[in-house]
Amino acid sequence: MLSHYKAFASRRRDPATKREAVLQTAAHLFLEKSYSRTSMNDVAERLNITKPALYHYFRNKEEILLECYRLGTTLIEEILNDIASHCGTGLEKVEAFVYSYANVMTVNFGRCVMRLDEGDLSSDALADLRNYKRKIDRRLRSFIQEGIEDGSVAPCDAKIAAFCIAGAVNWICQWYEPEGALSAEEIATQFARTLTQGLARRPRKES
Amino acid sequence: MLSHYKAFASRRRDPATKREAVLQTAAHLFLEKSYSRTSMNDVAERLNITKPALYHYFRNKEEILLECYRLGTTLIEEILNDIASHCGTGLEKVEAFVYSYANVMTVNFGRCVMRLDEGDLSSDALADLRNYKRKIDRRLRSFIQEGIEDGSVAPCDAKIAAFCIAGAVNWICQWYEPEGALSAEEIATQFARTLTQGLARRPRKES
Amino acid sequence: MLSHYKAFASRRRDPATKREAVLQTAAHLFLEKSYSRTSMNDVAERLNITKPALYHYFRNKEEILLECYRLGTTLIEEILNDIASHCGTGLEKVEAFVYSYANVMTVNFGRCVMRLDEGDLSSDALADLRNYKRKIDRRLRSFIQEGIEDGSVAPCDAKIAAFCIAGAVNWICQWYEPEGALSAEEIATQFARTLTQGLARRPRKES
Amino acid sequence: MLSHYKAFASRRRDPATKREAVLQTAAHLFLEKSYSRTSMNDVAERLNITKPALYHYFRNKEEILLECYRLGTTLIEEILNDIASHCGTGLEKVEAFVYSYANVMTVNFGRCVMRLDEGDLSSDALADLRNYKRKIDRRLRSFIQEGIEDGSVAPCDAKIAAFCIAGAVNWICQWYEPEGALSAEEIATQFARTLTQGLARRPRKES
DNA sequence: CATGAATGAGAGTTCATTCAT
DNA sequence: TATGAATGAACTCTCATTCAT
Repeated sequence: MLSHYKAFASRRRDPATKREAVLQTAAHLFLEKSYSRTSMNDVAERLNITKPALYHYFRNKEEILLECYRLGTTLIEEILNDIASHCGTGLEKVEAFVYSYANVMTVNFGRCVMRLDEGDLSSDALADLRNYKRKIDRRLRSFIQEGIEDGSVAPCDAKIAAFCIAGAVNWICQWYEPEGALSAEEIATQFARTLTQGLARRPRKES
Repeated sequence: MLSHYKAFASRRRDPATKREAVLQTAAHLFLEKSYSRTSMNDVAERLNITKPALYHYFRNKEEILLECYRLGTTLIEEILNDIASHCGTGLEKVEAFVYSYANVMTVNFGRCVMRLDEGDLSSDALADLRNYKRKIDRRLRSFIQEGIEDGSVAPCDAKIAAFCIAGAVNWICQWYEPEGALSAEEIATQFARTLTQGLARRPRKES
Repeated sequence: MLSHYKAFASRRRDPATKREAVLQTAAHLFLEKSYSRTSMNDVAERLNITKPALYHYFRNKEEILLECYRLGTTLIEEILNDIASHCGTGLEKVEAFVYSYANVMTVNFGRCVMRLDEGDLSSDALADLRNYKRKIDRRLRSFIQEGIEDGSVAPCDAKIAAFCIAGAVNWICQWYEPEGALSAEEIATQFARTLTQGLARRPRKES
Repeated sequence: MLSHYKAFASRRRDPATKREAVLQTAAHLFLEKSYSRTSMNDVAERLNITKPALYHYFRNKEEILLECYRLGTTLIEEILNDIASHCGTGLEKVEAFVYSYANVMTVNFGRCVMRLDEGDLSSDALADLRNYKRKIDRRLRSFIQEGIEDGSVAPCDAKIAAFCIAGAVNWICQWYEPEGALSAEEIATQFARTLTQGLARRPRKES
């Protein structure tokens, strides 16, 4: 990761940029060492600022965490909206979903959503997040259902299929490494193909 | 969860039982609130004993964590050995693997292995765990490869396929709830079928 | 040091012997690691008994410490009484004192008196010990004074001389090692000679 | 002792002054109650600050201890270097050494070096300290040897003589009290004279 | 605005001591 | 009698947060 401390190099820099720099750094550290093992000091040190300076941009540590979640869920939201407005078969929507969602799982804010410990959230925030995750699941399930109905997807239990697909993609955030053997693009492409194949209606013999 | 505090009802109870009660309780709390947010006091309180009493059974907090991991990995180890000695096609091995492994992912100690934060481990223990996870992946990949060779599995990239399947199953430990709508048995059965179907060689109709 | 755990080998052993074994072991550990860093567990472990067993022989940890001091001071007391009943010049008494006292400083209980931290004592015990040390000093000073009066010791400030001699001998307990290059006997002999020489009236050549 | 808490009267006082105040207070308490019985709280209380504030100036308790040792050994080092560059007979060097060294033994940091429990040091620091003490001993011994060779010191076993002298002076740190009957200056002067006299070559009769 | 200094609360751990058997 | 188990109090150290400048 490139350090974001340059955002603090000058006093005249845009505060929004600084806020963003804090978030980028925090997200990186949260993923590296977990939220609770990341101290405000760790964040400040990486940015070459002092600890209390962080409190100019965020009320407290949890607000930073919540903001990371918010940025991540926004990314996902965009995907879902994009795909919903797609034309195409259910199977095509599933493929588009897997492709985009896998990509999000390789971006820090996206990874935060699925990787950080829910236990560190307040009960309100936790409820929101749970709703969010349910929403994603329902959407994926509806794509599959659509596919079954339009014949692009082989008949199956949509709920279980959605769990399988979502799990496979979510898990990416646990093993993906920016410098690893597989690039984000490759992962997304391959996962989209592989998971879609498993779902697709089997070719019937043409007479 | 059933409380395990009864193990400590009498001073003369079997120490092994008490040790196990500590582990069960700890695993439960670690999954509920994460390792670092679980204090020794939390564990002790659930068991209706005092904090220092825990130190009769474990040298320190990390030893409890390591033991949870050990019990979990032992469960997985058994599966892998069982299946390796199986006869059957590669596809059948994959199915057996998914079935058993999914079951483990619904047991607290098994969930710990894939759900707890690696960052809380000492570097030695971390290296061990990483090796362990790699081993599981290699094994699954070899089953798939076997299947491709014996014709039970449709040709594909075994590495990506293994990532998909392992991810889908690992993710179970993130959403499974003992009191939830799906029982462990159902999950295991359905996942085994669904994930295997996606892999299976498609029956071509020969005219 | 030979372990004293054999005193506990049989249940039928003399309780007084066991008590003594505890004291020997404790004194050894107190000198090795200091009183506060020696836990009751450490003592018990060396003796191959359990911690609470110690409480059959001593009310608490401090009682063990006090007993070590008591045994040590008794050793010194005997010396002082022996020498007081000596005949001989003051210088001879000083020599005898240094010789015997140096020997005591190589015995564990004796070392305890001068080496262990007074700060670990209750104020009562501390007062006693301080009195004791003053008594030793007064006695040595009186030997020197006697020597000055009977002409065996060169005129000097008896108080300062006593501080020098006592300091030199007391310090032995800080560096003496049973397995070291100098034996207790050698140390005692050499210190007695050296310190006495420094004190002795210089032979004037009478014309 | 004068309290050093005034150094913490204002937040903006010189940090170096505060650090020094901590050390002075700590050294005082270590000598009074021993290192292990002195809690960080004790130190903080004397300075009218809270426990965690200490961690602004020192990484941990041991660092405070090590710094006390370092300041003490620095004092001694200076003496040794001064004397080495002296001219004069061996006996004069011994006298200068005793005088200066006795003075150091009445200063808190100097007392720490010879009075605090070595067992509280890490093995590295312990090795350093042991080397240090050996160095002092060797130096004193070489002064005596020099004296024997230049005729200012009566022939004797330099090793034993050094043990006697060093012991006498080291022991000062055990009984010296700032408010006591003997001032540091007096002690140093008298010890220097007394210990030197005992060593000096005896005056031969002048014809 | 920004920051060094300070704090209160709480973590893990140890230990002398006592209870219950 | 003797012991494994348990405890309460203390310790070092950490950290999110807030003053005071």
